[in-house]
Amino acid sequence: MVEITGMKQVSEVVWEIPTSYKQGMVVPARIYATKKLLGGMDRGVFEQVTNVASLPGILKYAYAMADAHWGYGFPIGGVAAFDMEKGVISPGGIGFDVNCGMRLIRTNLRFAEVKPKVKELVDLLFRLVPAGVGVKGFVNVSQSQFEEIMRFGVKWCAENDYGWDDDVSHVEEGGFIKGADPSKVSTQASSRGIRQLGTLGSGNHYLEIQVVDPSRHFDPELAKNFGIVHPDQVLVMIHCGSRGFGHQIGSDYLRVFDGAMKRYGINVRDRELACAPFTSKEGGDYYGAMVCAANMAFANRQVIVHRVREAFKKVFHREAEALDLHIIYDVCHNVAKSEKHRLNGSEKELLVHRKGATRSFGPGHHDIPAPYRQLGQPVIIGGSMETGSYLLIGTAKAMEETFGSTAHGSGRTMSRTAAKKQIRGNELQRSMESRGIYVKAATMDGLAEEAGVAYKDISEVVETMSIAGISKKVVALRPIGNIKG
DNA sequence: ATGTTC
Repeated sequence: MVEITGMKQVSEVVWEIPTSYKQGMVVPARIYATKKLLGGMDRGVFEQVTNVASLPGILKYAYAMADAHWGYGFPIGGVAAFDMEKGVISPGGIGFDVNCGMRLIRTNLRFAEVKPKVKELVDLLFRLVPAGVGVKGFVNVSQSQFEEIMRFGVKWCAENDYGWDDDVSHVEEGGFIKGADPSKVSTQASSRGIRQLGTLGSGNHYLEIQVVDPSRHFDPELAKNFGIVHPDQVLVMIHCGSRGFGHQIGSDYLRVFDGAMKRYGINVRDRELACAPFTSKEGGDYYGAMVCAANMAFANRQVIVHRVREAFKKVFHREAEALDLHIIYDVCHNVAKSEKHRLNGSEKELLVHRKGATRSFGPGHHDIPAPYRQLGQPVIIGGSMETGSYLLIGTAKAMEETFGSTAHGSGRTMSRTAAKKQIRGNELQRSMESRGIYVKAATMDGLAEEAGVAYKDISEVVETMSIAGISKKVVALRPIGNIKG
């Protein structure tokens, strides 16, 4: 295990690095991990999380979750909340893929009915949802329509025949974050994004057909609240983000922030921590543009849901409504937004950065869809395409401890290059098929990079959050079909 | 993650 001077164990799965660890730390850092996961974390995570703890206006702690790994400036699996007046906003704390996120859709189908149709379903979805680097979508919108999408995300989609009325309320923030400002988006970003609606992208993005996995976890009493009533029920999970649009916005503003830091006299330990005061012109402009990317990502996943409904309708010869293809929920992984949290006994509006981390709001929060409000917000944890995923719910403890946040997935343990060296894509595809996972991928190298062995054990990550009490298990899901970017 | 090294 990496030796970190002064790090102390706070509880079974919580570790704290004090401000004495390095000069300039404003708050301590906290890491959520079992001993096993902590031992596997690279030194970069500890350096990065303590760098984040040194940023102006950071409150309480800089967090690294159980799935944390080295990222651009901030660790992936990181959470940091900032004071609105004295704090900063940082693209490195959000990620290039703004509002990369997960969406879970239920069906009323059971495994036996879907099994013989998996290939047909996956092949059709592979045609309907363009996957891979640089792919274009099938949605044609004008610049002014694209600006409406930047402002209203899922709401625009639902009003324009790409969704159902109740889709909007089943997405984090009601399907769009307020404060989008399309005038702060470069024409270069717009021209990349306008053709990318309804596309999956590449890397670890996927569209997956899944089935409940009672051998790992199934709590029927909790699950029924989400319309999951059978131990072999089929669901669909989508993992993707804002594509080249968010990436371009991130790149644009990193350049702006380079200069802004000099003007505002901000010194950071690492150039990748580029940031600007949230109240500054540069900080506000980036926020307005970044929210446009977040809303485009919500809309992107929404158009994909529309395609999923089309595909199921075609393959099962029933209307999407009759197949109960409702969105259970949609969560952001990479975003900063204004949220109210209790701090030192009073409620305060804060700027919460989550990068490779999931919101995990506890029971009763007004932002949770009414049918689940008293349970907690659905938390969707995506594993690798071989090992499966989880549905969890947020807790009151997460509200108290982590600004209502938890982990987001399994996290890589092996570099993409190492995975490609070790694994042959076509062999992996055959092996997965023999294990009952029919996978279609844009490229075989891309498939090899996403092999299950390149990722941490998802169950260990989920167990950490469960022991910590920052989210609670509802159901485990295993893949039966996968479309890979 | 990314018109995968503007």
